[in-house]
Parts: sequence; structure tokens; C-alpha cells
Amino acid sequence: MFQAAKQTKVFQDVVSQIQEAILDGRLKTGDVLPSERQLKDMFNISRGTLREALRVLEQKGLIEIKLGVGGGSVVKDLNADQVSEGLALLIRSQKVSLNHLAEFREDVEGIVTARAAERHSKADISGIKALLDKARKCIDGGASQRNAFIEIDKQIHMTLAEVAQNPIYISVLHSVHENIHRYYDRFLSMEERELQENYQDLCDIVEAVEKGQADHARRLARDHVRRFNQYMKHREQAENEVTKVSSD
Amino acid sequence: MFQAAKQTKVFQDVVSQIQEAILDGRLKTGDVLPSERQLKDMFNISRGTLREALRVLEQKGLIEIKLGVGGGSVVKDLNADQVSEGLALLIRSQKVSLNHLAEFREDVEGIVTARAAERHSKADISGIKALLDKARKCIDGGASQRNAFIEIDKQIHMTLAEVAQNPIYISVLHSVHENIHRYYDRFLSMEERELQENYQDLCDIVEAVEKGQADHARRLARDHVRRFNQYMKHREQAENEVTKVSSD
DNA sequence: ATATTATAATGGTCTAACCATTACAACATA
DNA sequence: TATGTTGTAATGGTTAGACCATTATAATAT
Repeated sequence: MFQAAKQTKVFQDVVSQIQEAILDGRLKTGDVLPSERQLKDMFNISRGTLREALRVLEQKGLIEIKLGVGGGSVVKDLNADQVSEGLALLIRSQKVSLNHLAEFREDVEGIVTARAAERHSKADISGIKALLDKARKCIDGGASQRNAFIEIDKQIHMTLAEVAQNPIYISVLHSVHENIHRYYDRFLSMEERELQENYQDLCDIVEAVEKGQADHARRLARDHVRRFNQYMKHREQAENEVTKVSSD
Repeated sequence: MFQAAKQTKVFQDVVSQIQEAILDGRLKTGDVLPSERQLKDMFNISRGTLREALRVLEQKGLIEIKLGVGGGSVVKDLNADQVSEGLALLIRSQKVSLNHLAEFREDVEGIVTARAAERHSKADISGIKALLDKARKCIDGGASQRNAFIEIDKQIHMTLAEVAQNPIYISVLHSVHENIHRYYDRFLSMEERELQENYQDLCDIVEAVEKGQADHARRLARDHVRRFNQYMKHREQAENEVTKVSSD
């Protein structure tokens, strides 16, 4: 006959109120909330309860808490860090395998590249070509430049996401890259041949984008990522083999 | 010359220790942590500080805190909710337009459907066909069943994501649906003709999936979502027109 | 003008209570 | 005996007030 009386924990109510104020735009990036001692009076709660609420908001990435005079809770410019952290936890707890993540990246890079092919400007293309030049020089620079090459490779993909003109792609791709790289860190250094292959892939992709060949660009990008994934998988297996043998 | 001395806040240290214990498997899903009063003694900290740590772990999705006798902090089975929530926050805050969100959905549904076409089993298909039957009945049931139809439409898409066998698709799509529906809530009720169109779309998509025609399935799914998006956009414009006129 | 030092505001932590919820035992009742 | 009720104690939720640690800024000294 009756509904259960509302059971909001006090700190949750505070979290909701502040979160909504931020998402509704009543609080903007950079705004400083009142001090804890003022806030507790405004909400009519104790400081401990207020601090639990602030900790939750901090963990959500909505505020940043600074120490000292002039410190306090500052509304943060939200970024993809929380998504990244969530993904990282899923991976570490083995709910999401590396294969899942790698496959997702194949598809997303494909999408992004296709959209970039539809929407690029001439300026976009020349920007990317400048990055390709840098990449070329890294290859010529020999082994010492290999990490730089990998960094530029990532930049090219992120730039394509920007060209695609949809911030969701940027955030999602950023999260995926971060987690892939965190995981594959050990295996990232490439052979000369791989570098060459990768560079050629990128050139082909950019060419397809420039010509506006969306479908072709998508396939190229997908295959490019797939090849990278296969290299990484092989190295992981090789490492496992070594471990197995040495423990016999 | 020197690095800044490590400035770990006490509660952060506690978060790390418990988080690592969970991720390393020393604490397993379902395990119950000691009571707050015991934990505070173990860590040699105050209860308030401990509770801030627990709140963070809860927000990360690592533990669940239960009330009453036999309650306490229980190690949770990690799922994609945190990723979903993070995405939702990004979508709501990063000034992502409805168009961005709608476009992202077009692409993701395309991907998911293509992967489903590659990986479906017979059981998957018959499950989806059962949902199609339900949808059919909703159309025949007239206006009263229209919300039910929309619900089943969503279910079909989510089922395709499950068939695609990658949990990332499921969480991403879930988050996108949730946010699209929140925006478009007012416009969701459909005309008879739209229902028919939607139903036919779904039938075609399922057929392509069943035949394993990944590319074709992707295009169908994408167009299906695109048509939905256009309907929604038209209605939004219509509403804006009305508002404009009535405020003249 | 520059370097140093004091000041005060703010977050971080602690202590010690009491309230609210809940599983379970003890008890009462049919 | 079986079942419903009530009491109890453990646990999380909340409060209050104090003190510590950090830091921007003002005051002071050189």
C-alpha cells in the first residue's frame, strides 16, 4: 500500500545537489565552492558528512580539492580520466580482456578515420602531413627515436579524431590508447621493419582520408590497428613461452 | 636537487592498500572487510578518515557498503557501471551536442551489428526473433503499446551487443542509449507509420545478421539509427518553432 | 627593492559520542 | 511444534568540537 520512505543518505543528497549544479551549468569550470565550514552550514550537516560527499565528487572527476589559504573545492573541467580509470580497473580485474579492448580500438579507429575522410579540411591534411614528416624523421633517426615514433603515431590517430569533429571520439579514443599503452608498454619498441610498415600504413590512411574515401580509409585504419594488435599478441605469447620454459 | 617528499594523504594510502588487495586477488568478490571500528585500528587512523577512503572505493565500484548487523564493506564484482557513469558525465558536461551523441550512436550500432553478424549463433538469432515477435504485437496493440515497442527496440539493440561478444560494446551502448533517451524523452512516442518503418528496419537488420552479411548489416543498422535521429531532430525543431511563435 | 617572517584561512585528521538499520536470538502465542 | 513478535547487539550513518598541516598574503626586516 505504501512505498518505502525515501532513504537517501545525507551525503548522497549533497553529492546529487552539487553534481546537478555543475551539470546544469549553475557551477562552471573554475568556480570555487564555499569553504567546508560554510558548506556544512548551508546544507545543515556535519563536516564529516560533507567531506564524504566531496570525496565522492572528487573521485567522479567533478571537483578538485586544493589545500591551504585560497584553497577549497574547485569545479574541474571534466575529461576522460574517469572513463580511463574505469576501463583500467576492468582490465586489471580481468572482466575485459586485452583482446576486447584491442578489437574495440580497431573498430573505433575505423569509424574515426572514416568520419575524418568525410570532414577534413585542407588545413587538417597539411597538419597531419607535418606529423607524417616527423614520423619519417624518427625512422631515419634509428633506434633512439623509436619511442618518439610511437608517440607521433598516437598523435596522428588523435588528430584524426579531432578532424572527425566529434568530441566523443576524442574521449573514447584517448581512454583506449591510454589503457592499451599501459598494458603493452613492455612490447612497444619496434623493429625497423615494423616501423616501416607502420609508416606506410599511416601514409596510405592519410591519402585515403585526403581523397575522401571513407570506406577505404576505414578498412585501412582497421587493418593497421589489427596488425599492431597481432604484433603485440605475438610478443606476449613469446614472453609467456620464455616464462614457461624457464620455470620448467 | 631533491624531490618533493611523498605527500600521500592518509585516506589515499588506505584506498591504495585496499584497492591493490582486491586487484591482486587477496580480497575476492563477496569477501567482507572487517568492520569500520576494526579497520580504523588496523590502519591506526580515525574512523572519519577511514570512511572517506571507503567512500572512494565505493565510488570506484570496488566495494559495496551494507547497513546493519552483518553489514560492512563487501568486495563487489566489478562491472562496467563506472565506465558508463564516466561516459554519461562526459556526454552531459562536455558540451556534446545532441548531434554528436546521435552520430556516435549511428556508428556504434553499426559496429555492434556488424560484429554480431560475424559471431551470432542460432540460439542468438531465435532469441532476437522472439523479441521481434513481441515488437510485432506491440504495433498491433495500438497506441497503448508504443512505449513497450520502444523498450523492445532498445532490448534488440542491446542483445545484438551481447551477441557481438565484447563487454565494451555493451557498456558503451548502454550509456549511449541511456543518455539519448534522457534527451529525447518527450519525443519518443511514435506515429503508426514510424512504428511500421522501425519494425521493418529491425527485421532487415536481423536478416542480414543471420546471413552473416556484416557490411550490409552495419549499413542497415546505421541507417536505421540515422532515420530515428532525423525524426527526433524534426520534432525538436517543430517544438522550437512553436515556442518561437508563441513567444512573439 | 628584496628577502624573511608572521598571520589567518582552509583542508586534513582525530576523538568521542549518539542515531538508524538490521540479522538473529529470545520469547510469546496459537 | 510451528509461527509470529519483540528485544538485543553489532554495524554503518551522523554529529560536534578540537587540533594539525598547508599555503597565499600581508607585515616586517634587511
